[in-house]
Amino acid sequence: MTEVNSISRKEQVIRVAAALFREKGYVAASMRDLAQKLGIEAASLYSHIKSKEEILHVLCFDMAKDFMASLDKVEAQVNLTASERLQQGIIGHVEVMAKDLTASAVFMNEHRHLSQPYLRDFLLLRINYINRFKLMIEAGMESGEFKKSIDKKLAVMTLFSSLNWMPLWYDPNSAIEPATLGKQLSDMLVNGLKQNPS
Amino acid sequence: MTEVNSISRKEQVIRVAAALFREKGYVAASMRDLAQKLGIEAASLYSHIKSKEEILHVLCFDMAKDFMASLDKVEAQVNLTASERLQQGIIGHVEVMAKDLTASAVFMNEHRHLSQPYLRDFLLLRINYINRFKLMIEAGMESGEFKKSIDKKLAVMTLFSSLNWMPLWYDPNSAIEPATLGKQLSDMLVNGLKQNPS
DNA sequence: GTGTTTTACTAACAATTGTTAGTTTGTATC
DNA sequence: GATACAAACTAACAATTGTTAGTAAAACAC
Repeated sequence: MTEVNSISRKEQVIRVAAALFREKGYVAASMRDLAQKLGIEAASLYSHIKSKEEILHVLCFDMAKDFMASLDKVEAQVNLTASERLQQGIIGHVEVMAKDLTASAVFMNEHRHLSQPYLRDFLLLRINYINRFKLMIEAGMESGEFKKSIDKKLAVMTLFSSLNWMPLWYDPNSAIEPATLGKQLSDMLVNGLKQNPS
Repeated sequence: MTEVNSISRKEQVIRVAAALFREKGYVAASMRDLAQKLGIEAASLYSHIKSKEEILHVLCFDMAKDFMASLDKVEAQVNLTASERLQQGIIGHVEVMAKDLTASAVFMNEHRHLSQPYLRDFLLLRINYINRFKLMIEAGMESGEFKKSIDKKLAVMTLFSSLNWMPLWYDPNSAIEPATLGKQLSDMLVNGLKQNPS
């Protein structure tokens, strides 16, 4: 019964590490801390992982893969308005995050402690992801659906900031579904706080 | 000529430390790194500061004080609509950040490495600050200026997230004034991306 | 039952961490 | 010239860091 209906020990290590990295930060979290949480000795960790950084690497790049896959799906859809496309993108992003809030927090805050060349690879992926959202916004501006008066960089960074802080305040036990939250978020960014003239 | 038209050595140390903390993170930045950037030995730092944490403390609480003072000014104004009040709050926040982007980044990302009881004090200040923005939004909802359909917590956290990521992408050398950026930001959050029906 | 893999252990390593003690040097003040 | 202070130094400390080597016990496959 190895790796069938139970997760491997390595995955266990990585999950516990994610929680620890989120709580203390990658650098402040020591391998002895991690071992203690698992009830083993620090040296025993190396039966499962190659290094501390491997854990961070797995966490960051697994999340990145999920984000990319989510955006692929949205882009594959046809006949969507810019608002709809943006909304789908946002919902997808929120859903990926909600699936693992702990890993999301690590992905967001600790990726910078990756060493080269992994850090470079990671940042390239991230720029690509942001750019694809930027294209959605630009498309909406071209079609006249969105205002052209708003700075594109500002718009996309505001969007991205809102999305990425979610792990810090979203309560996974709350009644609200990720998809609903995503809808509300996109509504707020697209339509704004102000009451529309009826 | 001590502390008249030149900043004290202690302030120099703190400024260089801020840049280092921002770049590497508080924990990963060593006192030997810091000393090297200043061209002195690590032990010499302690002629100016009591501890590594004192630097973090000064950085975080000086920023906090500025944010609070900015919000005090906004609240002292009378006869403002909710949109105007919110806009003033946002502009103030952006201006405080823009005045020292480095310290802002440390304030935002590294405050969690404060030890108790300072961490508790810091978080209380922060909750208070967020709550005051929340009150502005609620006032707008009560008066019918803002939609009531939007979740208050979502609204205020989205706002706060957008604001706090600014140090990561704002270019201090750009032509755009902090006050202008604040206006654009508040416009985007209040009125949204969508073209208003004309 | 034998062989193999997984999982853990003890012991230790070299390097790095923040910090202290005690001292010296330069500079301004009287 | 004596005094005081700021700012730096050398040397060293105890603790903690990630990691390796080598080994033992349990769980599995056949």
